[in-house]
Amino acid sequence: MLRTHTCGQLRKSDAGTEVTLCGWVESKRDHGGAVFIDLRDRYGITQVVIGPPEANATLIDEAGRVAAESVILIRGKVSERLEGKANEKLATGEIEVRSEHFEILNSCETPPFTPNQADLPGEDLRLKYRFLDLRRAEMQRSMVLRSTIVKTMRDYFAEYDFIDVETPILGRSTPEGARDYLVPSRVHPDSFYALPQSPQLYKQILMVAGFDRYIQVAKCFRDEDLRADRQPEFTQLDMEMSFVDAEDVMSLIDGLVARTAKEVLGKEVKTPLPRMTYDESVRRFGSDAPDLRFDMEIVDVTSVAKKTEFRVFRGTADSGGFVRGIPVKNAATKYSRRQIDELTEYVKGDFGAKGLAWFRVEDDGSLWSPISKNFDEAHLAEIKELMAGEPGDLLMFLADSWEVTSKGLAGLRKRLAVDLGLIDPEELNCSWVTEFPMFERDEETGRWNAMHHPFTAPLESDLPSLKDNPQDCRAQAYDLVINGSEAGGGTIRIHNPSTQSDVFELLGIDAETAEDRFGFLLNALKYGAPPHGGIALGVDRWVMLFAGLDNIREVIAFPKTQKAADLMTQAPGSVDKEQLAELHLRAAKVTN
RNA sequence: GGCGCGGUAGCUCAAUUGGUUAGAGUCCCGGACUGUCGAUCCGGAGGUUGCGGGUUCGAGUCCCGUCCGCGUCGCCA
Repeated sequence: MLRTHTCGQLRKSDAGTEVTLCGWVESKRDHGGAVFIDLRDRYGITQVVIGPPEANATLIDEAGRVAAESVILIRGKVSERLEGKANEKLATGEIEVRSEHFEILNSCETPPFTPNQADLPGEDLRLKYRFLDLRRAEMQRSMVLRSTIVKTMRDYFAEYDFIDVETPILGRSTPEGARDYLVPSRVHPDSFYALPQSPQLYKQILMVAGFDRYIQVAKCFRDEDLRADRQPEFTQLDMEMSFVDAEDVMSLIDGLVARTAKEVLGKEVKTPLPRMTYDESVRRFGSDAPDLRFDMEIVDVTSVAKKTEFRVFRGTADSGGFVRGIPVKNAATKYSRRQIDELTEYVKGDFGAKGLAWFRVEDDGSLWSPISKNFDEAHLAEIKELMAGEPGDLLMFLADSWEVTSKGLAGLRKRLAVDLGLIDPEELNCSWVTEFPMFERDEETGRWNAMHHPFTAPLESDLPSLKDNPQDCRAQAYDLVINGSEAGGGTIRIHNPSTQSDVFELLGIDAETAEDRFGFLLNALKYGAPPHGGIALGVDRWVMLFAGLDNIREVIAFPKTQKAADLMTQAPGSVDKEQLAELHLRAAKVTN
């Protein structure tokens, strides 16, 4: 070992000890006759003094010329700082190392930015020089937190006899669901592997194989557009168990959530976590991942809208649509007409709403709005009653389909909560959304799609509706929601081949296609498949949420940009013609 | 694919309605300095305003196209 201690380790009690430290030059204060260097490693910062009597003039001169972010080694004696010179900002601030030996292990070119600079550089620069960016204290914290969370997960599942099994990265493409990343095969012309979107099918087969408790920290890949909380490759804590029902899986994860909150945040999370059905969630919050850190619940006023003379409301209600709204407490004076116009543009642009209706609850309790002349007093009173409106409130409404009102109000609700500061950044709100629909209809083709995946088991009680009323058929599915973000999702799987066939049939996957794509799973189900189910937890999301961050790239060492590029390695990149030829490929477009 | 925001010195930003030589802080380079911890002081260097085209007497500023980054909707079984 080149060093005897780390830069975060030394305290007053170490005074007098001879030490050797290694690290990066965080900053340097050159006084000519003496030089102060803040030496940094991932454990902390220690002040090094290069000055007389320990150091001679040559050494002081050399230290004065060392470039920022150079890697150096120093040897010297730990000494208590002079009276009144302690630095309270540093854990090591009561001591310094008076260096008698100073050595540059590797000098650093002038970096485009330094890890500790006051203004954070643009993200593209941070990504290009990720090795510098990762030196920043925030990034180091994120990475350590990530490691701690993964360790907590592994330890937790190990306690419950789960075993870790690795499943292939090179698998089969399944055209359902997200787009696959494909890998061409050299030895099989015109054939492709696909990178896994999840280890779903493998883990089910592991259940058939008798490994009744499986986990894996699994890299997954989806070739879809990115978001602040979505990367094309991401990590899941994938888990599967045999002989369980949905409640068993949820309560096991309840324990993990509580354990993790306790371990990494020192917070108590009460279990069992609250459960809410999908229907209830969409009705009250417009979303299947409701943010329960604040109220502003959606209220359905369609019944009143039907009676009014206001054409937009009445017309929508009469034609099977919905008029739903959210009460925004004490916001009447906080939003100008212009700001409301902006919100209107938001719901129109992002959710396809036709407009945004709003009322102000006046001091006398009456409702006022540019459209209020279209309403009878009695109807206004009814609306206010339903919305529990009080003076100073702003009531906002969308009149549209169930989907548009849900998504629009959910978006509005979240945006307003952020605007109005209704969210406590310290809160960690965890809950379950259950009983998702089995199927949703594809707007374009009119066909049924699996909402989760086609191996999801229906609720026993809904089995009769599977064939004739698929829209009413609910799944044994559960999503873990943390602070309004989907942090995991799982289901109980179908373990009997005939139910599986029924589901495929409904999805328009004929027996031949099913055999071609999933034959191996269907085959396995015939050979003694136990009842089983599991969940996949989004590790990146967990770290992001536990760290209180709102961007997933901040918890991934080497993330990709919105166009799925790696600015550091320049991936994806072009390849030689020869490489393509070996893979039996030809580029469709020649790049200039 | 749609909508929106952004790109000016190595970095973070500024530049009035289109108007003189595009500024500041920081970093960097040179010098001074033994108690700093955002060290201080003196001096200096540093620019094809992302790229291409257009309008104009004149473009960082206006228009068109394009590239890159970010947010969001679609998409993400």
